[in-house]
Amino acid sequence: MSTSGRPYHHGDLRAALLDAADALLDEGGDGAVSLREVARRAGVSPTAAYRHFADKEALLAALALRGFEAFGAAMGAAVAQGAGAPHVARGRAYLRFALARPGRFRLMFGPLLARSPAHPDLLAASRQAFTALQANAGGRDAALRSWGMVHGLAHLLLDQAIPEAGEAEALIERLIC
Amino acid sequence: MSTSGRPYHHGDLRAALLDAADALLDEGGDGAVSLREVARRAGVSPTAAYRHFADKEALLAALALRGFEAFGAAMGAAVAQGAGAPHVARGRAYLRFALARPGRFRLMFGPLLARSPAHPDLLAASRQAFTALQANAGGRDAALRSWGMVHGLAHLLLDQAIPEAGEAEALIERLIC
DNA sequence: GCCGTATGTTGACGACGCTAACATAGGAAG
DNA sequence: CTTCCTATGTTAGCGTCGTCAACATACGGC
Repeated sequence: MSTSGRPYHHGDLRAALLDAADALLDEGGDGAVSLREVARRAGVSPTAAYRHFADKEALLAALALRGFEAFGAAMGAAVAQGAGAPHVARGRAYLRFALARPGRFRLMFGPLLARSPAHPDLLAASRQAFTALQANAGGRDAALRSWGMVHGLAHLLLDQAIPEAGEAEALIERLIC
Repeated sequence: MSTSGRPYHHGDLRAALLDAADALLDEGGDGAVSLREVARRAGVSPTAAYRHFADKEALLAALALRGFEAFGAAMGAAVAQGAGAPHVARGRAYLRFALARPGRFRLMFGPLLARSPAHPDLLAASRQAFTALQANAGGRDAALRSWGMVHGLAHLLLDQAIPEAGEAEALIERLIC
């Protein structure tokens, strides 16, 4: 670990690239993430990312994977805290997660997922997320219905599609019960 | 209307551009729509579209507007046909619309909508769509809940996020009731 | 029949994703 | 310690994209 100036080798460029991409995702959404800007922020040449990711989609998939980890943790924490019935707590946490990090949410549950044969680990993470969602929900169909509602409300809120939605937090409390 | 070769003036280039963009949307989704390819398909120079749309986003907004018109028609037809309760018929039609034209659906209810201050007509169309959805739904909160569910299921199905979803049509019949 | 203006074209710029060829460094083998 | 293999990073360049400015053409009102 040399300390003189910038070493030729970064040390953990992969993580640094993901951090930079994550920040861009927060700032300007999916479209704001460019490999060149990510590299710029990591202080590295425009094509350095190709030593760690096959292509841009692979970087985004890794980003989504990170998202699913955070998502799982948030869900776990919500039920552990034990405010109300588990599936209600999960619904609230789901919506809060989406509203807090829209870019990350859209990336995780977005067209990338449909292309997940190319990213098996991403597929596995999404499957695991659904399995967790299903617990204590009263059967698969009921679970799908609540998941659908919460997921749909998340998208509609993010896209500001709901007229006179007012404060999102209040709307959530009113609708989730 | 000169008949010798391609006339310098197209006649209705705006509509032709929208048609081409619509086709691209179906073929490869949002990301497949480029102004240059749209122009290519309309048989016109790469920048001709700028005589009809301020920028790419304006073209996409016009495309989404077209989508909302088709959407309104589909909803109207669904309740007019009168199979079951109106809001059930609408839910089915909503999901069928999304599954039939994923690109169009994602464009209509997507990040573009959140930027709709720049596209007032698009905003108006989306508001009107929600108003129609709200009819006979038993209050605004109930309407939001069903809209949320149907919208969420649409996205989850499009993104293939539901494990072992099998035939989408069957799933719809099972969940919507 | 003339001319203003709407419509379409050409050429160019910077940013992007990606590839190939090259440079450097860090660790394993001797 | 030296040598060399390989992982990691850089440079140069290709084709595509969105967009703008300057120019060309033709439609329609006077």
